[in-house]
Amino acid sequence: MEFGQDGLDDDMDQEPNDYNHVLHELQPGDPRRGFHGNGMHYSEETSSNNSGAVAPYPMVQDVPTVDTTAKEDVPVYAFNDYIATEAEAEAVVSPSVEMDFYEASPYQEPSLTEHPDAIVESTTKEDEEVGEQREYSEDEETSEDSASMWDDDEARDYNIRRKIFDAKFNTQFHLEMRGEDFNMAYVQENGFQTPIRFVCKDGLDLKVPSKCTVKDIRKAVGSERMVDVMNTDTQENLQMSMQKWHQYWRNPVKSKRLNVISLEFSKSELDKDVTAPAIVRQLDWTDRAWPRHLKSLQTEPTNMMGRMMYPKVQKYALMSVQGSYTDFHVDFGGTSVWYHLVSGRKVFLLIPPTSENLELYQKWSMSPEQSQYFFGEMVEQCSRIILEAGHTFMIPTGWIHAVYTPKDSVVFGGNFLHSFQTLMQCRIFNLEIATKVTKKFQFPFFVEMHWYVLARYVGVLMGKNHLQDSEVYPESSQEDPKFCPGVYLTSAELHALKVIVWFLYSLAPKDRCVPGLLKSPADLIRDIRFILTNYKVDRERAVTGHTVLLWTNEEAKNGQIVTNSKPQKRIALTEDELAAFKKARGKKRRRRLRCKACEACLRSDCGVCVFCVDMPKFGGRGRLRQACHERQCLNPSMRATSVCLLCNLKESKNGERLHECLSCSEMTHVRCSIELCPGEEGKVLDVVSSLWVCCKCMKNGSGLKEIERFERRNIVVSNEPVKVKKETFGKKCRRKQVKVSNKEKPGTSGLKTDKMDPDSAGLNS
DNA sequence: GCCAACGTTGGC
DNA sequence: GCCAACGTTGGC
Repeated sequence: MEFGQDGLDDDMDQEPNDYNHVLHELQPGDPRRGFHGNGMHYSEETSSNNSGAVAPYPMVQDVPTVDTTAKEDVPVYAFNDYIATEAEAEAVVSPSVEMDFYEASPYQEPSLTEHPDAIVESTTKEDEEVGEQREYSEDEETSEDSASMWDDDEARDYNIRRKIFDAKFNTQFHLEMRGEDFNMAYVQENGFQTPIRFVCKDGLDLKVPSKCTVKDIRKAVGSERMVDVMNTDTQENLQMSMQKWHQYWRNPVKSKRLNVISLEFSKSELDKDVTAPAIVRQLDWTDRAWPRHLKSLQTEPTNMMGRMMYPKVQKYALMSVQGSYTDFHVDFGGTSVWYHLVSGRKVFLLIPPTSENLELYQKWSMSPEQSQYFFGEMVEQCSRIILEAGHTFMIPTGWIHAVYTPKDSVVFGGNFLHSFQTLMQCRIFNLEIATKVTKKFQFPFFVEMHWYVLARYVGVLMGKNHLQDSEVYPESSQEDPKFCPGVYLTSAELHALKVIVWFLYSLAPKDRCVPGLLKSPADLIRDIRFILTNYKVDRERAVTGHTVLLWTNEEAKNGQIVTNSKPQKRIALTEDELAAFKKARGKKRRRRLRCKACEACLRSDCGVCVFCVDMPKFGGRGRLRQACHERQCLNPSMRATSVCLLCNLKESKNGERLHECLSCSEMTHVRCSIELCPGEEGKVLDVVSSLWVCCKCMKNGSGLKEIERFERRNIVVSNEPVKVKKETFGKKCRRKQVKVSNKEKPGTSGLKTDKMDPDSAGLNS
């Protein structure tokens, strides 16, 4: 589904900074002042009527900036102990992010055979035959015109129908499940990365009218309602009124194959008759994170961005005449989709969002020769699934798909973002930027949404409210930043928080779209940092069958949205657990360990370098406690528990070892880092394998400085023994001395001393 | 429990 | 920003 346009003015296509310019000219209190973010969602009413629709609360907030003249950079974000400056964080993600997240996700992708609840059916061959059969017989009988249209495909260099039913697309990627089995507990345990078909809607807690015709839809949304219509042959969009569309639909003679795939009908008469599956309502960020009072301000049913108070993408009606075809695409913003077929038949071709496939897709979608190639044939594997009336289908983030309609169809569905595929969502957003998808076809308020999601997680985890005029979160009275008892995150969600911060800081400040409701973005990021460093994932307890993003305690108690999940398991934190969290806050040290095998490790102490001279065995007092300069390990190993910050794996799929960045100390695979900063190469140090300067740090310039420092510190391998500077050594110690072991050196008293004795440090030798 | 030495701190 | 000092950790 794409996002509809509905009367957007041309301004929508302008660059966001053009709007910033406009915005900054506006005076505070000016009713034209935009709604969220950088103003890129301005629409036509901003300059004319309807000022009442513009929200009466603080609007655009300046993106936090770092005063570069200040002596120290403001720490805005940190992973582990690394405090990134805004400049450093900015260098992280570029629009053409390449990341193999599909393979490298923090949890295992459920496989068809492994999942015990999946109803495994061998439907492929049968479907294919059924599809072919129906296509040629029944459909041909019903409409000669349409049938004759199919035979030629003037806009393409191939015949769509033949391609769609090609026997080679017989792989089966999707799962078959029962509605009650696809619940929150399932997603918490397995994520949602595979398309799922529900032959029966029982257990999904999904509400759709059992019968619904185009006439009914026209009646509900009004004849005047403008709809985006796609011309199947050219894949171009035009607009027509519902009345015209209905006329077209009824007319047995159709000169064009037109398709309505983006009629959003929330707030129309139809709204109350359609409700997304319960699992979607629990996952959907629009329901779980977008400020509810903003959403409730929405009164108009249109798709106009300027009149949207929330991402209005939750309820679509799709009406497709037979022969309609939507070419391969990825749903905007990497949204997941639920899709219920009321009548007719649909054929989906599905391609998983692997790195290779997305890369190919990007190339194909930007190619002027796009229409010459059938994308399904360009990838290694493409699967087909046929949906019949009554089926419900769920497509996860990023799946590339094409849809063919062998029989007039009416479908209800909706798009949603969620916390279990965040990296892929951001990746698709970046792909849209890279392929220059216009704003009107992007997920509305995509960036703003991510701020709200962060705020919500801080709300439920720490009981702090970062939004103005917003609801008070459960247990918000706590002054001390600690975690609300009983809230457990899955590793996927914790990873999501990390990804969101990376994503937001990867955007240019003007594109960060900080919602006006957010009191202090910097404080919010600080709290997220606190969560990232202190929160301990408890796999078992995190599977509660319940979303953690509950709005109120009441909601949790009543289980209002928990209609088909396992009973709630919320256990209060004990004092010990809180203490454990606090302990876990301690710094992470000892990341590298001596290999004991390299040339340096095998050497014996030189006896003359500063460190040797300080060693008790050479007559020193043992204050420096460093390894001999000549024995600095060349191949230090990581701790067994270290994982890549970006893909969460210890070893990458091609067996690559972890590397630690000299500058930011982040532990990543070289490949993962390169994928995040295309065009930038890190620098692996010759001297110490597993040490390098990551792409991010090379990009922001901190890397070269670190390499110089490192080289200065480690003139190790040179033949010159490191000389001790008599004039400085021993004078700089101002730290409180602690007791020195009596047996450290024969002849010394072992008394505490505040000064180094140059003689005893062996400097006379 | 001891030893080696890593990683951080805080004074300059 | 440097670097001596030292708390602390991992291996034995």
